[in-house]
Amino acid sequence: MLEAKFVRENPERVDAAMKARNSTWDVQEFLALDTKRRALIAQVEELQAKRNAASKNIGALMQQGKKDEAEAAKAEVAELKGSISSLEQEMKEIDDATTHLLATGPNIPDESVPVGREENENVEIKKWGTPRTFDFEPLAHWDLGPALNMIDFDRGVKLAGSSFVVLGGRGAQLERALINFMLDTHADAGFKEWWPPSLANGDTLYGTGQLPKFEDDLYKTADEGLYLIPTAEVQLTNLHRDEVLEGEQLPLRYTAFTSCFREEAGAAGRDTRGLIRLHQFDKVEMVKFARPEESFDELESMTIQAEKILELLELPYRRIVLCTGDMGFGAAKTYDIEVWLPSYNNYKEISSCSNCVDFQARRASIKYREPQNFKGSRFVHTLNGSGLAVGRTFAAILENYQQADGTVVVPEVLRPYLRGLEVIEPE
RNA sequence: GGAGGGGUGGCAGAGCGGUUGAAUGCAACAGUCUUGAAAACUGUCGUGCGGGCAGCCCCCGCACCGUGGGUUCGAAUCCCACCCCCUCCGCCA
Repeated sequence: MLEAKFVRENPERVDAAMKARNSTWDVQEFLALDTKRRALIAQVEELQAKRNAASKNIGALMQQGKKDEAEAAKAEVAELKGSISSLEQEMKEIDDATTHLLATGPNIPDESVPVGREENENVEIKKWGTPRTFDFEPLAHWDLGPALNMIDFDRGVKLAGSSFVVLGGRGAQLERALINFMLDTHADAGFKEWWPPSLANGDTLYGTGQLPKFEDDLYKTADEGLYLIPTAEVQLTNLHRDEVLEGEQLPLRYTAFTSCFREEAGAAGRDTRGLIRLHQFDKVEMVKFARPEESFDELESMTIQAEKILELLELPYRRIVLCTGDMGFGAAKTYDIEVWLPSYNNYKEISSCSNCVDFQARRASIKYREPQNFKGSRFVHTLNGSGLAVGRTFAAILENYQQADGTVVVPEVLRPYLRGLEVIEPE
């Protein structure tokens, strides 16, 4: 979230940023609350100071044995109590409202982000590879998968419901191969691998910004009120919640494979076919903690790291930078990587790499110290990126590597992970 | 799930109703000493918010001793609930 002081001192800039993001977040509402809040704080604290002084005095009188004077002073302080507690209550309400307002405000876009209202104003940065031309009618993965007995949509529905799938045989193996290939590749690049819980508590979801605003997108357990994680970013970032890191450790580079769970409220009707949008999907995630001066360089290298997976798999992709109106809640800058998907006859998002600057660090209180450079501690910058969405990679491989006879060639780099398998045939 | 013990500053660990934001030790930082280092000595050494201020490494105030409530003129200290950790028992992949 944004710092109250920053909003107070830069209202025009914040207002412009909110408009560029299509956010209805109201700077004026904040300023009004903030003014009221600070006035109340001043009042309450003045009374508290009085009370504290009087109480100390009572203590002194008691020790001197002046009981009568002490009793008189007690009566005086008792009067203060009433006005303090009613003011305190009012202050708490205003304070909660202010905090909630701040917590529901999105991040401010970095200056390098193109201004735009929607998706089609995102800007293509680079393109890699050439989409294949087929000399036969290529199938979509939602037809290929079942034909090869790799994906079972019907049984996914039976076991859990719509937008759940079951992978079987080569399908299950390919999924596992992709996960291991991605993790190994990131580990080789210096990312530390983690294995986090699939459930997380409210503080954790708050830390990365899913709460309080996006609770509807999350699955929640009825008894404990725990949430199924929508991405490993949540866990990897919160590993260091309420911690102060040592500057020399930075940047920290983490990776993890997890299943991700999204209720996707409001997403019904989009990408309904195949593996593209599911309630549960696998993803290998990258998260970094960086010094502010280095974070945008780290965003570049993280994006390249994600692209490396596609290059090794020889899947054509392009990179776009999201415009202000299309960015996620916590991001200051986001690159999307889109893979070529023949069934869409277009590029489709397969990774999203963001620099959240200090937006999450402030919520989650993740700081670092570096005595040789500054006194005290500062918020780190947090970054996250998919490396990659496994299901969409799965789909891209089936579609891009299919052959006229309905079989699928296994990309070279995956063969060791599939015990040498070169071609996937119907089982 | 049951019984018992415990949660205090970066770490360890006192305090158990009053002037304690908190003893002491370690670590860290600055300085003295030293050719340099170590040792020794001296000093500094929590966070957040509000106010003063053009601004601050400055000053004042408020809050914070797991979390939330309560008792009291006054709570780290007493009471209640919850969370977490440890030990033992039970259960279990």
